[in-house]
Amino acid sequence: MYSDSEENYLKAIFHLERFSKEGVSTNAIAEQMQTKASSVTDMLKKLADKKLVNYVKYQGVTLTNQGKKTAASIIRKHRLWEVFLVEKLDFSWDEVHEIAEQLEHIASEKLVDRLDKHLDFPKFDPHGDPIPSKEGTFPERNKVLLSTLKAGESGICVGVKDTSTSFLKFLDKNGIALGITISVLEREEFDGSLEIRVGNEKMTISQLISSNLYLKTN
Amino acid sequence: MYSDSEENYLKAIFHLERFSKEGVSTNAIAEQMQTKASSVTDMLKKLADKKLVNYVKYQGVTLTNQGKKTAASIIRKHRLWEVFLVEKLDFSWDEVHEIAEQLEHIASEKLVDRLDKHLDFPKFDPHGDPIPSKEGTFPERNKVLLSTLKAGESGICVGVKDTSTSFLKFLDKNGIALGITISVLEREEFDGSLEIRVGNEKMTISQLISSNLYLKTN
DNA sequence: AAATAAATTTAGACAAGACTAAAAAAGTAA
DNA sequence: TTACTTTTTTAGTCTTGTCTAAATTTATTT
Repeated sequence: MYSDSEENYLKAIFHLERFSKEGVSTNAIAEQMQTKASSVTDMLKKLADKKLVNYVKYQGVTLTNQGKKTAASIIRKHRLWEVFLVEKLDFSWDEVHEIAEQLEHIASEKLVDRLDKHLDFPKFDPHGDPIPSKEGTFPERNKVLLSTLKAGESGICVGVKDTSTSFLKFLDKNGIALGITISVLEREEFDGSLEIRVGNEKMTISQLISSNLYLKTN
Repeated sequence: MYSDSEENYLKAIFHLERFSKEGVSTNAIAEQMQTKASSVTDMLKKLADKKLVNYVKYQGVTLTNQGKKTAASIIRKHRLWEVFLVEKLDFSWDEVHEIAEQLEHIASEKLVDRLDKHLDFPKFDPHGDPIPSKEGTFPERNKVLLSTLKAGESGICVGVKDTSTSFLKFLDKNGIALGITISVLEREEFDGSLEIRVGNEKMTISQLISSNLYLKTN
């Protein structure tokens, strides 16, 4: 249907749209895709011809409904494959992204449906990110950043905001994973650092860490 | 490492090599790949530059050791994914080829290893074809002499016991080659001769013939 | 508002992989 | 051996997606 490259652009634009109220800029896409602005311009024209984006020269782009639907289906595939890799093949959550980047482009609706069923229709991926439905709607979850908790409160880790390898490796090294309970023991107001308990271990983390970890508080 | 297209050519050459004693012809590859001979020539030059094939103008090609190894690894991936699709996702054996054609190009050694383990190290794919090991060796097929088949049974020709020129010439003259399906229609117990069907042709062969032809049954 | 800076687009080039049409080599027949 | 046919290769073109360098538009300063 669409080329891998086109799909990657749609995905990038989809993610960037959530953080900018107006159209997504050429440079922002170029940075996200690790490519040059001129390449982005070329592709935007092609995507516009295919009615996947609304593109006005020098004004940035937005996805059309068709573009949104297509992007959601790619994200759906990506996240379902991530669940598969972690749940069935015992990968750790920091290893799966690169492989899922490839698997997300496999074209077969039936395959995705069967995979979904095989995984028992998961609603969230191993990073806690929502898996869109076939129709493109994203499930909601009341999650909260660890940095917003007060001393004495606790919650269960359900996701990360920063998905960089270095951050995920840090979490791994410190025993923080999906489903782990984290309690805030003390809060240092000066720099926003927190003393927390993860399982039986106590540790101190910076605000940068705590503001990138999502918890479900209940 | 190698492009999807390069991998597909290697795979095609690998399969064709098993049916032709000498180098594989440009036209044969073109037909197998559903492309034009001129495109094949272009690619053969590239593969030769990369030391994946031995290519001499107008003489056809053979795979180098590196080429064979690479082809085997692609076939390994293809067949492991076919097992996965049938065993885990409940696809039927005739639906899996097209999807496996895509999945075979996913690049991650770790993924293949984990998949292999997840499937409990299968040795044959859903079509009965052998799955090469990581090192590129193919498991032995349970082949059987044509002379041992009963009336009504059939199989695919996979080899010969007698390799004399006169025998091979006889087979050639009668349309019997590797990959050809042979069905036993009737068996004459008196002298062990068989009435068989080869393609659309019926013929009768002596026991000397049938006891020198290997078939893959299942 | 003019000048400068930043963002974006255009123009032209390149690599991969495919194609058509024409030339060259190999194979076959007379 | 010569003529004819088939196979293979070459030459030149096309598409997709990328790039650099230059031009243009928008944004920011003074």
